[in-house]
Amino acid sequence: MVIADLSDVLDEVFSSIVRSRIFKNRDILSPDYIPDKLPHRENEIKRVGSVLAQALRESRPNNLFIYGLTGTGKTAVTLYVLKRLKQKALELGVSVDFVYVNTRQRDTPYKVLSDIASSLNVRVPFTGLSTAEVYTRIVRALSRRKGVFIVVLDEIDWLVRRKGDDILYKLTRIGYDLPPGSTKVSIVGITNDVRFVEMLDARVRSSLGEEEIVFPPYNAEQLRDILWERAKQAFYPEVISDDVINYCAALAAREHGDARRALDLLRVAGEVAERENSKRITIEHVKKAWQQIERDRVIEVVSSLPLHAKLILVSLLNLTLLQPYTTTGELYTEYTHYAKSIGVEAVTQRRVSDLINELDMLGIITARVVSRGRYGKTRLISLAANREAIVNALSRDPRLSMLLRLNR
DNA sequence: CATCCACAGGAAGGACGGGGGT
DNA sequence: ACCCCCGTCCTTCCTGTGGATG
Repeated sequence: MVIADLSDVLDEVFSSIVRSRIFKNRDILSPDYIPDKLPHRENEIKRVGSVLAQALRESRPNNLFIYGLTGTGKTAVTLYVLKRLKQKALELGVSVDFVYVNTRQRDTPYKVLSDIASSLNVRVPFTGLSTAEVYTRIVRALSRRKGVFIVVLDEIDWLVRRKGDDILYKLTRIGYDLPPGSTKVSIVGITNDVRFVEMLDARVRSSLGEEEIVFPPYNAEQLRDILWERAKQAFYPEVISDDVINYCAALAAREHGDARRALDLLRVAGEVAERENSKRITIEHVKKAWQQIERDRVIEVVSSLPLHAKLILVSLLNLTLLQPYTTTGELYTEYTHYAKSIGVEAVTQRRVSDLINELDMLGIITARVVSRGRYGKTRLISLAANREAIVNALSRDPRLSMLLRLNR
């Protein structure tokens, strides 16, 4: 009886996916899909291409530095050019290879180096070695090769902010450690922080910035083209409309022309429509998608926070019931309270200060430094994300469920 | 106009657990 | 078996600071 019911339910789910009236090919909208066409990035493709094309003559392309806000196609253009470059090199019988490392996910020198190593088929353990050892292994592998090796470091500002520019210095000078005639190494650095260069040592700055390309953000009209381009391939013809595309484009344009966000939005809207058994995507679906994306993001981020950051959130949740924002000192007192109440030692205010900054960068809270004159300098802290989503994520932590229940 | 509050945030380093090479 | 390295989370000590107040 029960079993029969369940299989009926599943059958329904399966068949509704199989005969999806929405998606022709969902992968087209996935975040790591590299399209064949990149509308409104022709200039950038040309410029990146002309820098890297040197590789085809077996000479070292200049190091390249790419700026542009998130979702302006920096990564897509770079990977697109490199893919084509590798193909062309193959035709010409030239050895050109590249690694792509996103230093936001791989955010330590060791991880970056180990990614580079494994792309050269050098096996390294995920911990245990010194970075110097991994580096020499990379050098050894490169000196056995020929041709050009291009290292792409995406969101490089993250790495530098957290760990400094030492590895960049090493990597930009790797040529000196290689015997003449072996592989030539170029670095492509990608960042969305315009002030990033200021963080760099002068030597690194000049060597990394041999070439610089700035990617301007897309405007709503360009976003519309991009969305249409992909939507045509991803959805069945009747599913989408101008209205929906325009709405997605407008929402994303509001977020400084972030094409990735726009495409995500469209994909999730499609999923929402599918789940609702709708024949077409409506603006309502897009609105729901927008909320869902934000909600999922918050839950994911908050769930993986360390205990003390979660305690800070619990404290903030409580304090902002009565007032829109609080201050560092107030929050710290409240936090100490909660920590004690679940029997853990409170961390220092200095540490809490860092945790507040981290939460701010994650977009969960807003912390703005203000001076209140005689009453000192502090940060005004308020919630930046959806309250329920935060509570939901926090309540998954068994250590905190007590506190949350008491609160509400 | 100097003062002084309530912190911000840099620098250095340490404990600890995960994992090496030899 | 021994000593090494790394990343994470945290502490201690510190210098710096915008602007209301006296």
